Amino acid sequence: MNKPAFPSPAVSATRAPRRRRKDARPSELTAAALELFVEKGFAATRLDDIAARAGVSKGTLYLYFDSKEALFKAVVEEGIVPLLAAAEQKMAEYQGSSVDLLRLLLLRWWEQIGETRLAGVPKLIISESRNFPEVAQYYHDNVILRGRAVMRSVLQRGMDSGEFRVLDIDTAIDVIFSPLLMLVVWRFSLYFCGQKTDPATFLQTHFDLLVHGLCPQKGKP
Amino acid sequence: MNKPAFPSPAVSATRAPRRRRKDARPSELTAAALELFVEKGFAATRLDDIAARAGVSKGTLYLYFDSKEALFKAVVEEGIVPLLAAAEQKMAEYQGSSVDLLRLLLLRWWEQIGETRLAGVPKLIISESRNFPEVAQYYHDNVILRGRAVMRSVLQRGMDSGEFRVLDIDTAIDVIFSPLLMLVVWRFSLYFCGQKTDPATFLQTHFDLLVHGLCPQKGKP
Amino acid sequence: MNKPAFPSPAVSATRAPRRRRKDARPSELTAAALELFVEKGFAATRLDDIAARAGVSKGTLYLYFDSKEALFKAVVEEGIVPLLAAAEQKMAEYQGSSVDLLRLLLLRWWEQIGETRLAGVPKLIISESRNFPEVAQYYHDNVILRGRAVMRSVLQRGMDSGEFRVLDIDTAIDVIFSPLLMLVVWRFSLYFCGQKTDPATFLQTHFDLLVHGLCPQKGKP
Amino acid sequence: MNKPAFPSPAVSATRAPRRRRKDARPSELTAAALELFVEKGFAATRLDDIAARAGVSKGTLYLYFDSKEALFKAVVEEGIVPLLAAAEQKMAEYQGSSVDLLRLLLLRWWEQIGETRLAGVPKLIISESRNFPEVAQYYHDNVILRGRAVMRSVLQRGMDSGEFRVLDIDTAIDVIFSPLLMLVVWRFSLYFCGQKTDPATFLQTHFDLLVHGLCPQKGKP
DNA sequence: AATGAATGAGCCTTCATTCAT
DNA sequence: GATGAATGAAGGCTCATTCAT
Repeated sequence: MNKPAFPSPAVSATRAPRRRRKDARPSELTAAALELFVEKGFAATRLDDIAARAGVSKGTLYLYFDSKEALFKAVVEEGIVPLLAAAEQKMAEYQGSSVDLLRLLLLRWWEQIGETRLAGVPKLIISESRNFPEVAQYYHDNVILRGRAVMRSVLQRGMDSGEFRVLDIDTAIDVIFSPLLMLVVWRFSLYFCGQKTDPATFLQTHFDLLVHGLCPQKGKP
Repeated sequence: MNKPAFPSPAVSATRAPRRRRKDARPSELTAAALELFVEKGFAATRLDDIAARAGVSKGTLYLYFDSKEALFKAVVEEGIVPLLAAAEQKMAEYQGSSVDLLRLLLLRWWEQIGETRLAGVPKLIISESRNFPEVAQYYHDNVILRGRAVMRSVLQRGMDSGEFRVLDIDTAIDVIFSPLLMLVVWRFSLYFCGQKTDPATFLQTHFDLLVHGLCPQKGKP
Repeated sequence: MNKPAFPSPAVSATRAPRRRRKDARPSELTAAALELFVEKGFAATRLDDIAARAGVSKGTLYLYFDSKEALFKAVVEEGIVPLLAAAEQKMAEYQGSSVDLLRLLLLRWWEQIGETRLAGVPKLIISESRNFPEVAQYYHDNVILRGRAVMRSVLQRGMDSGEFRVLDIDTAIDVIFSPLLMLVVWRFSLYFCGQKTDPATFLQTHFDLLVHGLCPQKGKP
Repeated sequence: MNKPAFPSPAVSATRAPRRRRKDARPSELTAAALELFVEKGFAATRLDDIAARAGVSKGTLYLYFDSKEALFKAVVEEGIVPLLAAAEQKMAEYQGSSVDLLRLLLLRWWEQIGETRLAGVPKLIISESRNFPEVAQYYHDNVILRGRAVMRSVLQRGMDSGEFRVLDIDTAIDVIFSPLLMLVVWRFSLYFCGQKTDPATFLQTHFDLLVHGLCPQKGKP
């Protein structure tokens, strides 16, 4: 795995000349905000810093968002939901084995969220949900519940077909997903203390344990 | 499991004015601080609130801690390390099977940390480590590394004896521990959105998957 | 002398909200700060009061000065040095008698500093130098040493020409200047207890004593 | 002049055993307070520091003084008045020349006040009088006016006898006294920037200028 | 649309003062 | 008398928000 550690489509802070696509502006702002919210937390992030990182002035933020809290909401609401739709689609069409489907699902999540800047959102929700119950509820209803539904389908499919042992599905979902979440949480917290787990190996070990744990007879089907 | 959801030996806010208890005070203050830091985050927690929850005035905090940051450090440095020593001891003396040892270890962690107020510390570290690199380093060196060492011994013991399949130990540690961490993180975040996983079932499912995943032939050795 | 007691070009407190005048602001702020620091002392002066006197809000101070201490430094560093350069110039070009030069020098100091708001600076230095060694050093090096040098030239000139008796020049400088300093110090302290010395008479008496004391034969050369 | 620079009957910070003369305590406290008020100013001096320097606890201060301001008043009201009475006495009895009497008077002031810890009081009055009009008034009425009266007598005596030229007495008093005041002010302010005037030489130069300035014919009568 | 000077509410921190021991 | 833990009002400083340009 010789790609750069964590690909971050970083916001270009090069202050472009005046003309700019109106529509692109807000997402540049939320992108900058996401990075800083994840890094410092909501309360400790100053709007000055967000503006600076996005290459605009502080006042400009208020042209697009009513308040700091509104910006926070926009950060969360943006970008993850579309990916879920794709996952739901993918899963519905899949023809192969459930084990492969599960593996594929988790890998996709890692590639499209865990590895990207979007991974900051779960970390943010974990850190700030108590301060923003409304946002937390939104995230829960629109991301978590739907994500769980996808997972549940896969697990149900595997159990129905006999590929998977029968377990309590709802807790199994969380157990299975936890390592992925911890991996992204890690990226934004103690990762910086020198404990740099290699994601590829981590995922491989997780799958290994998971497949042997789920499937009744042998590990590799 | 008919005990109260999450036992929290809440700080008695009975205001007994001007009592002299210089010894008890610091831990009462850190307990109140921990609760609020976990709930709101460091920056969003006001010292007034901490003082109020501990039943003292704001100025009193400064009799025991030099600053808000010093209080934060004290919160983290207090209370987890002793439990680690106990775990190390327990593990060294254990005579039974490695599977049982592993299960015991994780259960103990849940009972003594995950279920108690101390579980806030990992959540706090996750949320704030970037803002307090020094504290994060302390936690990493004194808690995480030692915790990993205990886990590593158990896994190594099981692999040496043939009870466990051979895996990359260092990533396995994290994979195995992740669900427990997520369970406590959950307690302090989206738990409040109505998604109330039952810890007992969760742990049982985790162990089930884990045992089948780790042990070569059959699930229950 | 029928001009108003002590002319103070007081800061116009007319609140013209949100005017943009980034250039004029700093000196308006230091002027207000000087007045209050001199009146109450550094520690007893509140930034609210300074802001109010300058007709701005408290936060505005921080757009121009990093801290209360930085404001203090700016107050001291501003305004006296330029006058010294003028004095040095004047003295170098002077053609008349040394007695007249000395009288001129002291009168100029009184008119350009002692009588104006700038006179607060020496009083401030006297009161606060122990708390701000760095500022005191700056003032010593850039104001006092240069001022002494000017005085020394004049005295040396007079002694060389035989107009003045020979005295220990370095102590003479201080002895001669002391009454002027006390006069300004007085203005900002016990002046308010009803002891209102008339500056003109005071200066005249000082010159009288000084001329008779310095010149060998008769008083008026 | 080989005595130590500035003799200060420093407060012994040796914490003596419990028993102590009741009466001595308050003057130890005011002595410690004077030192710190002079050094840092009233507002910037903490009662903790005063108590520490006096070797007592903070609460003890309130056994003797009602408030910080009361302590300040006590500091000023203590110790100078008795010396004035002595000066008045001395002057009334004096038989020699007025020049010698004047010189004696100023020297005594220097030895008994200027050189000692009491010299801090004038500096304190200069710095703080605006904040404590009541104390300033007290000082003005009980110290300054009486001091001026003594000076006035001496000058009047000399003018009456023809020893001194005729000048405006009230301004002459201030002019003549200014260098002494500046000398003590200096001791507590910029003295610490390395500009260490030698008091003996300073006084000698002052007397030299003064005698020549005051006396009609020749310098030394 | 974009800027950035200005605002003022709010929080951390200090310290004079009190009072139970 | 003496102590020092506790208090709470006050002040320095920050920063989200506004608005004239």
